[in-house]
Amino acid sequence: MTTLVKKRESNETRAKPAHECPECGGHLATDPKHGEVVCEDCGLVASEREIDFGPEWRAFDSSERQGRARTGSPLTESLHDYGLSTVMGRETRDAQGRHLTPDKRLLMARMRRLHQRSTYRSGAARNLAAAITEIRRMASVMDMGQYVTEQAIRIYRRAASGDLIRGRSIDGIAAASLYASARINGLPSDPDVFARASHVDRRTLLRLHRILVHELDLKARPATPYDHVNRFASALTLPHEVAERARALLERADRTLVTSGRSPTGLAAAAIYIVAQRSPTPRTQRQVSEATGVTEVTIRHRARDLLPFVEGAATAANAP
DNA sequence: CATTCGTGAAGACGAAT
DNA sequence: ATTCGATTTCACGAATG
Repeated sequence: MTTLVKKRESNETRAKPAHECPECGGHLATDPKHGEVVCEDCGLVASEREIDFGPEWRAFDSSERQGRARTGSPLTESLHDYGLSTVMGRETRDAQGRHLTPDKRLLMARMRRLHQRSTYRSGAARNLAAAITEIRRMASVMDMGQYVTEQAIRIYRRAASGDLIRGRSIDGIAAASLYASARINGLPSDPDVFARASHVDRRTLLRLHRILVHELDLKARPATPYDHVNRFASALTLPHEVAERARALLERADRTLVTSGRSPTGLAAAAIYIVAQRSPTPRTQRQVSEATGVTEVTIRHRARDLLPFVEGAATAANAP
């Protein structure tokens, strides 16, 4: 064990990947925890196969350490073979550090090519690899967490084994999987944002998502207004108290039927608007509309529905 | 003057046929 | 594939302060 650690420490001069982002020329930073090299400026993931030498588990004595020590990347959903495949390097020296003769180098190149092909054994695996790449790309663009990404990949795997891909685009199902994962995990997910980050339009994205939900029995929790309140409140630079009161208002209204069938964003925006009006930090409908993407008209409609549930409002004040 | 409120036409969506 | 019902959005003008 110690030899490995020592080796790594003494390897300060090991060939680091280029320090400039191929996309924007920005600075590349390594994230050893996730085994990625990302550009600090544009977020491009330059390399995903850095090896994390850290132990998989905590070890309390040397025998445990021995039992659990390993090399290679951690197991992950994010690679089509769970990260278990091997890759042949392109070094031009042999294990003893001697230069290879030209014909040996040609031989190695041939072997490497065959080896690579063998890793993508079947067409299905190749497709899966492509889908995972696409999912990771979108997740990276949209700044989504690793957990959500991996669940998206699990969903994609299920879709693939359920034969739901045939005749549909891989990118489309990939986008729908990520969207589904975001929805399941209660992340505010605007279909338009996903459509922009993917290669499919909003319409197909939603259609494919419906198929996934239906066929895979995903517990597709519809986004609740609560999911948006915090986001909206901070977009409008309102204090926490406003968000809390807005949530309380929604909760009171939710016991009745006025919230059913209405768009969650509309309800959240209206609740924020109402509470803000009655707070020291009011916001106009226009401001709320711009910050939330909900139309003023809709804010008005929902606000009218929610009004009876405002704290200290006469319950039956509806007599024109 | 800015903000809020109301309305009718039009589009999008889901469900059902 | 089409139709239907409910909802949201757009564009406008009126009312309100």
